[in-house]
Amino acid sequence: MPPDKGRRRVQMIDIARMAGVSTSTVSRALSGSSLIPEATRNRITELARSLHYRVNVGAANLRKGDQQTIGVVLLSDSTQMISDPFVLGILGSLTDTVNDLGMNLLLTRLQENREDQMRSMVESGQVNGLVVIGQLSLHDHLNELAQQGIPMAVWGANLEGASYPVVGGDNLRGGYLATRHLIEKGCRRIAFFGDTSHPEAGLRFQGYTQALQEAGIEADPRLRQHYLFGDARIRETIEGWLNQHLDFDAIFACSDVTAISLMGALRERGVPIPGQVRVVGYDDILLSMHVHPTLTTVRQPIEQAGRALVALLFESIAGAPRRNIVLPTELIVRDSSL
Amino acid sequence: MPPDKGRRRVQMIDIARMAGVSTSTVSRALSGSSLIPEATRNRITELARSLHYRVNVGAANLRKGDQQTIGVVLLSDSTQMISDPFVLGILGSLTDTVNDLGMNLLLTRLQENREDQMRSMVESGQVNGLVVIGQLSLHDHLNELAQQGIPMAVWGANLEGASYPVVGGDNLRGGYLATRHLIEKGCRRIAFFGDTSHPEAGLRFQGYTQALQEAGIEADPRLRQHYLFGDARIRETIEGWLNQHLDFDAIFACSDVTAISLMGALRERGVPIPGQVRVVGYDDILLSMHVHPTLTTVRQPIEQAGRALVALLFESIAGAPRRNIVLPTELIVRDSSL
DNA sequence: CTGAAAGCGCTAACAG
DNA sequence: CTGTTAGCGCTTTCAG
Repeated sequence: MPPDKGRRRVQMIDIARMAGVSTSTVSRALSGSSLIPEATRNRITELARSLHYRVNVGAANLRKGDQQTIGVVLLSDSTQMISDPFVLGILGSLTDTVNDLGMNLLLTRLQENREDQMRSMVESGQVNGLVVIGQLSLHDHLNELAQQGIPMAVWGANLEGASYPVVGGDNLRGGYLATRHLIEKGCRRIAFFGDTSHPEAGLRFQGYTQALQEAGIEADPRLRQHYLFGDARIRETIEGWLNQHLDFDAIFACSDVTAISLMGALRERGVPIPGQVRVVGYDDILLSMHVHPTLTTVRQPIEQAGRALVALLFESIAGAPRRNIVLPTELIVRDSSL
Repeated sequence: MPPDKGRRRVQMIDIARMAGVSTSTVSRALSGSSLIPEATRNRITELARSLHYRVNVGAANLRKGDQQTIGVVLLSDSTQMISDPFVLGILGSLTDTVNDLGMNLLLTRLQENREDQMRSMVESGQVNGLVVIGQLSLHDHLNELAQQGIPMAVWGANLEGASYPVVGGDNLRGGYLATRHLIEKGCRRIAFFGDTSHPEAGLRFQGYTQALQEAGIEADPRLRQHYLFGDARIRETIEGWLNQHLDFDAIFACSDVTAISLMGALRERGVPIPGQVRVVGYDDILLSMHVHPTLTTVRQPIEQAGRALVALLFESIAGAPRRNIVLPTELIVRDSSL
């Protein structure tokens, strides 16, 4: 497709000619160089504005040898839509951070079997570095990239032996706080719901285990549901547990969505919450404070995620030693665990 | 910051020298030109791969006079985080579409009072055109941009007199379907909850009104809540209505989040759903099928949004006459309106 | 089939 | 303070 219907876009040389100066002067004037006297500078700026002229960033960047762009890679689960309510929050916070720095943000979703596209974005000079959201099963690949000097920062769990910088919530502590809270409320048989194949949920499970141990409570492996599931599966599980008289007095779920579904299933069975079963979720999605009963949950400060990721990415670009940032985690107590 | 620690990045000339050919040949080989015999082509491709060489896209694009990039502008509500569960879905679908076309996606969030940044992205040659998500109060500004030939496509409501191409769900029909469904269930006093200052919600309200009229039901203006609000406000409103004996037998809410909050408030007051009050939401968020009772709602096919937006943007770039795309809307009947 | 040469639009020494 | 000059890394005529 032809870029335009014939009419050439106005460029620096045009401004230069109209102003009766060289392009160097225009370039300097438009970038606010103090070499150019203010009068000339204003005249040129005004002229450019009146013609809707903007410096061609592509050309400028090529000349400057830096695209001033960071790449954001979304690692969504298979062909599924991204369900994590955080992703959008992080993306927003990233966008703002990057824009505030006067840089650009190139968004990509990692395609199946196209892992080389991450490296490619950097090696083709398209971006200065990568922010990767989610780790999924790519831990090893990310490690490899980092070791080869691809600048990056990853949102996810602090896995042992990672050689890439990670920003994430304190999942271990989150799981611990939630569970300890339930214990303090007198619960002894606390169920766990979460997909522990997901690194972040794995850490939350560790926190759960730790809190139980600390309280001298023996964990009942039958009260664990480690895999992802739909609504039907949740009901089955709950009914199964109730029918087996595997009585439980609390549930810690790794996401608010799961927790809310569970509350629905329990209510359907006539189980009072928090009367008979207390529930704690994770994420603090908007709805948590709106459902009935309002949901106790663990909250992570995503507003800080963008800044933290960009900070680590810059350190990575600068070749500074790798480090992680753990964002503090907070227990929000509401009615479901009163 | 220095781009790299001294070591120059491998570039085309290096490959050329090592292969004993000119850069022209390398360029042609790497782009798969049939001018180069397959043997040479493979040799060069292999060499490039072994050195992790990638064509510098910035340079290539400058030469080709086209950045092959589309800009996506998020119009979030004030400083608030984007709450619309759709935004992420649309973004995902856009990313995939754009990537499939071998193009790039530059993400921006519109900053307050920086409306010129949209025009800027195009005039600076950074992007071929814009996809704008949300209209908010920028209808007039968008009109102006479109009239000045800035190529774009907008996700939002089909407003009268728009001179920019729009993709959106059929909000009028959505509101109509939801309301008619409630009427068919025997409801006569149907309340409406939604922020009608938002163009899309405005159309849903029109659909609501239309369905009522068609059924010969007189709308009670007291059963309308036109503005955004938090949880507290929802309870107050509901309690106010109940206390005033403004009895109502159904609620149509412009979002599932609102609908679910409402169900919580009603349950707290001991109002059985759908026994005494039927509820219909909008959006079909993941949780809708998981809450209790499961929520009847209106669904829009966001998976198609990306393709549609990109299609219209390309037409806009090509200078084709403006047109809109209305994505079909579907009523998902669940327990809350049985 | 291949290379030399000319630039894409801009910036930054360098020399006035 | 300002212009001249030389590229940034690539693609593509054009002439072999």
